[in-house]
Amino acid sequence: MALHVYNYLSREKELFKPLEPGRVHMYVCGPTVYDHAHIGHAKLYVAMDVLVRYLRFLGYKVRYVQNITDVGHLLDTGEDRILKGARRERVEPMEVVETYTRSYFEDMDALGVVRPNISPRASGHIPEQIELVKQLLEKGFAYEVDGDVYFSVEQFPEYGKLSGRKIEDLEPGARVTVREEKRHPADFALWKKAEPEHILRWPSPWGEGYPGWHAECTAMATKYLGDTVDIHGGGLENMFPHNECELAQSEAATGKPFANYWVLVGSLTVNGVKMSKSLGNFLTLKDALKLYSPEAIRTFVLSAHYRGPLDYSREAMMAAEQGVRRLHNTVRTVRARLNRTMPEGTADLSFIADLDPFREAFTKAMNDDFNTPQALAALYDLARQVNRWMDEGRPLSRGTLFAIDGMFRELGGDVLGIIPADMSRGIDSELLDGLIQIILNVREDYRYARDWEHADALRDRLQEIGVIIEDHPDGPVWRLE
RNA sequence: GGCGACGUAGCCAAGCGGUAAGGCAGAGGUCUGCAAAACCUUUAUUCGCCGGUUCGAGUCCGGCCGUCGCCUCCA
Repeated sequence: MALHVYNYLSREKELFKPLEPGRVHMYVCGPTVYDHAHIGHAKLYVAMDVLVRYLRFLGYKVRYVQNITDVGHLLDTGEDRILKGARRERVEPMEVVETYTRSYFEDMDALGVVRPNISPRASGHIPEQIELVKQLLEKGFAYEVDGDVYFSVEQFPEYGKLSGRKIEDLEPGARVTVREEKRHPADFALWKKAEPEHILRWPSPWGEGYPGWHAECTAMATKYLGDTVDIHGGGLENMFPHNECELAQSEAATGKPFANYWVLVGSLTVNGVKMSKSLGNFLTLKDALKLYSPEAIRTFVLSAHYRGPLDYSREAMMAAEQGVRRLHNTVRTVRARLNRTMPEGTADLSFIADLDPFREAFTKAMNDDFNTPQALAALYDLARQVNRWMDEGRPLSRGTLFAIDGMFRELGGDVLGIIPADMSRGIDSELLDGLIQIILNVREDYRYARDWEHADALRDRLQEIGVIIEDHPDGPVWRLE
């Protein structure tokens, strides 16, 4: 089965077909950089990361654009998030932005999230946003009122097609403070006039102001990816109003579909409630990374389907931690055997044939709308099979071990990002391995002489400094705690 | 009030018409000088509740209950 993707626009799984064969243009709504990222962000960006990785695994050339929102959005108090952050920390607004942009990339790097090809900043694309507003005014989709420019939802009959809302429904129940100057309560701002105290401001044909909440995504997506992007990703909770408005203003401006596939990710919850900055129930990624390994956080995120919700708990995280550890142990043992197996022997065809079903199960799961929980299950099944082979003492040729390691590297490493290419955690692995091998050789001599006292003393002392020794039938394997 | 999502073992979570994946935790066992790791066995007659369709339903339809999200900045 070829890749199928659930498209929120049609509410169906559709066969994935990019506009241009072999190439995928993808846009994902990025973070507003006014505070540190938390593990809720990890769910979205790890999910998107795996999506991109898998598309590349399939051979697509992907251009992945993810914006950095550094033009403040208004809080319900009328305050600008970034300005508020600046006041709180007594620094320049752009200093706030710079600090948290760096923090964001630092966290994503730590999580093994592959960086987008382009990370455009909203503040660096003001002319493009002004151009968008001008176009919408010219085409009659927008109107200006005293320095503010609004998008007129009534001029765009398809407004609501993504979120399933109807303009009529928005009227009566709307608790939005109805601004007098709006022609329709659901009209949204494309450009806002800057009040005197507003620091972030730019000149425009409508006076000094700043862009509306959704303009940046349209401006930057179309600039770098064209009028129609293949995949537009983001958080499910932003479907309305953000994605809906983005879609409306984009299609009104270009007259073309804005995105062919809308891929939206479910929220991370804590005790069933969404993790968010405004609720204060969040765990920053920096703190999370002190508690859990990056691979465990990724495994935790990937253990649930990306569209559904996922509930965070210490217990669930530990389950993920223990789970990947098992995977790592298997891979580590395979690699250790590979290192001491003589460079002879091609892959045993019977083993290779036994390997195929796992690869098929994995790709089948991923092709079905990126079903990572099932893909993960295929990896666990593979690990069990490999462990069984090693336990049975069947002679595994170098070629076979190489094929097994290769499959883990490709599926678990390249695609899911939960199996490091190098398990030594950045320590000079050659030197460390050499040193430990010397100690292990000494210990093996003691063991051969049945001098358990000395052999165990070496093992205990290594364990004290965090080096765990496992004795396997064909030799010892070491790992860092 | 409107729109939407979800409710599967102690916990996390797949499955969406054919007789309950996977991970963690628990229990028993095997291997081992011991340990670690691993492996084997075991843990839901049942998928929020009540009806209906069907030879057959977590899986489709209707109703009810519960939890959550969005409708205002949030990924």
